[in-house]
Amino acid sequence: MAHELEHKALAQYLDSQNLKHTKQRDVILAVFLEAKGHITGEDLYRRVRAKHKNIGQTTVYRTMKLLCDAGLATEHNFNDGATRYEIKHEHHDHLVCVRCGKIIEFQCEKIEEAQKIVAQDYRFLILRHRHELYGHCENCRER
Amino acid sequence: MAHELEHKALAQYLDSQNLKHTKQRDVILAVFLEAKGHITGEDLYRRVRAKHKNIGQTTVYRTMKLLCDAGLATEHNFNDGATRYEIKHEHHDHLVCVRCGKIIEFQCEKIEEAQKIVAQDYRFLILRHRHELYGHCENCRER
DNA sequence: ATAGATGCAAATGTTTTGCAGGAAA
DNA sequence: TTTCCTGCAAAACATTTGCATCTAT
Repeated sequence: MAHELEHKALAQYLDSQNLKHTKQRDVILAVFLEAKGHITGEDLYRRVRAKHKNIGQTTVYRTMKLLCDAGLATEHNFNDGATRYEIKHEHHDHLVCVRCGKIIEFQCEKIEEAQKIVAQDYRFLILRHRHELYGHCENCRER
Repeated sequence: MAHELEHKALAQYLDSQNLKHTKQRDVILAVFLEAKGHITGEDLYRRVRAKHKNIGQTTVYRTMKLLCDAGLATEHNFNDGATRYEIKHEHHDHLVCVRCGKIIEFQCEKIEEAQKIVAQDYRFLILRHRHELYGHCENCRER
């Protein structure tokens, strides 16, 4: 099975919370992992549906929430009216192309540092942040 | 009249676009300016309603869109399911307290610089950005 | 006179909830 | 056999749209 590690992680989480191991959860996790990233709830549902006609939208949303809790997924919102899910991995922010929709991840230590200083100045405790740069990607900027 | 400058700016914009000067638009602008900042569409509607029972929600939303186009307001979204409007002024980002809801504005030149460098690295043209730090404000962090 | 604005009600679109039936432990 | 899940339909919710009417120019 592909993505064995992730399926194992899910199983462990389910056990630890006394939740049940169902085939829907497996299927949704598999489809989510195949999609590779930044997929909307709707889109994910469509893909799940394509292979498993009897899985409901509700279950997709509930399962994605579960995967977030389990630390396998994270939620994002890029102002297009849909929640997107990505596979959880090291911290990063996003460049979002408003023409083609491409989403590029970036990391910038200078920004992280500067944020900490800002927070200190305001005696603010940062729990999370959201940082997105919207514009035209390399391919779209010439148009 | 309070906020004469802004009302004049609105009048100019309306003229320039061949749009009409209505009392609803004046009232909504006045209530928006009084509110001072980060007010949701819903809340704004409630406040407008309190004084002018015959102004519809639709008109409030349409007018806020207009004020954004006119450069008097800007839209923001802090992940609480509502669009907020603030009086347009110099560029800044936000600290959002997830306990009390307080919104603090900040400016950080280092972050702005670093963003430009990131964009260069990806040959990306930034049109706008969104940067929010979520956490506990000075008053709420002790709790 | 006429382009544009208004307000109601209904639609929108994504996500969530109630609930009765089903599956896992 | 009990606790948890599922899927459907309906609700939620902020915002937008259709449309007939009204108003500023």
